Amino acid sequence: MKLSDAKLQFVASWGAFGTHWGINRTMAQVHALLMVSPDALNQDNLMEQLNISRGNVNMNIRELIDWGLVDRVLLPGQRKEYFTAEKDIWKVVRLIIKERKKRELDPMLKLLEQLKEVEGDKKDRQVKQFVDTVNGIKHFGQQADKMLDVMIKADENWFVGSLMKFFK
Amino acid sequence: MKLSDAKLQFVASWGAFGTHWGINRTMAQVHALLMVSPDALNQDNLMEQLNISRGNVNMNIRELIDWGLVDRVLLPGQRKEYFTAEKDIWKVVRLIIKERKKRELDPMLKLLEQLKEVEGDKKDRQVKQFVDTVNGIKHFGQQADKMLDVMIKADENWFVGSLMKFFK
DNA sequence: CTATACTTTCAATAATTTTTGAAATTTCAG
DNA sequence: CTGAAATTTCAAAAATTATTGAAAGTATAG
Repeated sequence: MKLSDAKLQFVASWGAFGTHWGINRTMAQVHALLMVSPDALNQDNLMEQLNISRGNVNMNIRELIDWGLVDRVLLPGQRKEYFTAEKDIWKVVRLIIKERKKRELDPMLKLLEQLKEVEGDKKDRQVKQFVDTVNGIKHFGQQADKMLDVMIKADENWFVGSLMKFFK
Repeated sequence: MKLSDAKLQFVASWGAFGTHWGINRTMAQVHALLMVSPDALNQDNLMEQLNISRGNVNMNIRELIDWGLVDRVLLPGQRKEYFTAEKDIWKVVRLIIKERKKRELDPMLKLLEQLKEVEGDKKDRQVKQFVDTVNGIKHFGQQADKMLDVMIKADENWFVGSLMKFFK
């Protein structure tokens, strides 16, 4: 397979993959393209290679920068802005975990904390099932929260070494 | 907070949460409602409580059954079909991991396996970056794959006990 | 300065996804 | 069987989400 075709396939698949993870297809494609590009790219490069508009590139690049996945780079003697993506997959994963934990898990735990205070007779089947379900999810969420915190802080060697050995 | 309000909030939040995970909002809401209901519900119950059409209920219930998250229940002497959700959150998580691994991770690893066969001089910056990125992702993906397999097979005590102790 | 290259914004439009509801199909009690 | 009850299907409509592109804004070379 030729490099150009391989890139195309990679970008397309990463985009499709992204949609299953609450990430917009184009954002994932921009990210994919930058990950396999050794050199920084500018907005025009991205517009051309992905066939998308300037506004679209701009919006998605901004979002990727917010996530910490892409950096703005100023090349000396160049007026244009260039962009590079973090290439170390383990760092990428940690950035994503960190951001999603903040945006999704933390607010969910906060809500569950409130919901378990529901009024009513704990003997009532309805009340009991609600409280049990909420507590079960909260308990699991708190465990996951701790685990993710450790992962966010850990470096790759620790992860591949200790954790992966743990999982045989 | 009253039970009815708490349920409403839980269902709404679980629905919003679902959208970040590639799950359709209504499907997540149906699941949420069944998780906090001690008794099995029928299509009419769900239509009424979630204010959605019969077709919508039917479609989303079918999807939840596909995922293994909801079971059809036939109550004796009742013509209607009733539905219950798995209540054990750890089982729920394992079912979701299993299904998403099959639908997303496995196909992605298969693709990466092909893509690393890209032709071209490994000294070429472009080729090198592509191969390195693809291999990095593949390596990580394979580790994650193993880890998830262990989790899918593990029971709750193992998870909370060993793994969680591991993460302090 | 100021002309120009470049970036950002955002209302309008397009594309995609979800929902509806009525018709078709299936199921089963009598 | 028959007919009423229940479920399923799916084309059309609605809702949501993504994309465009031109105008406005910003920065810098000369």
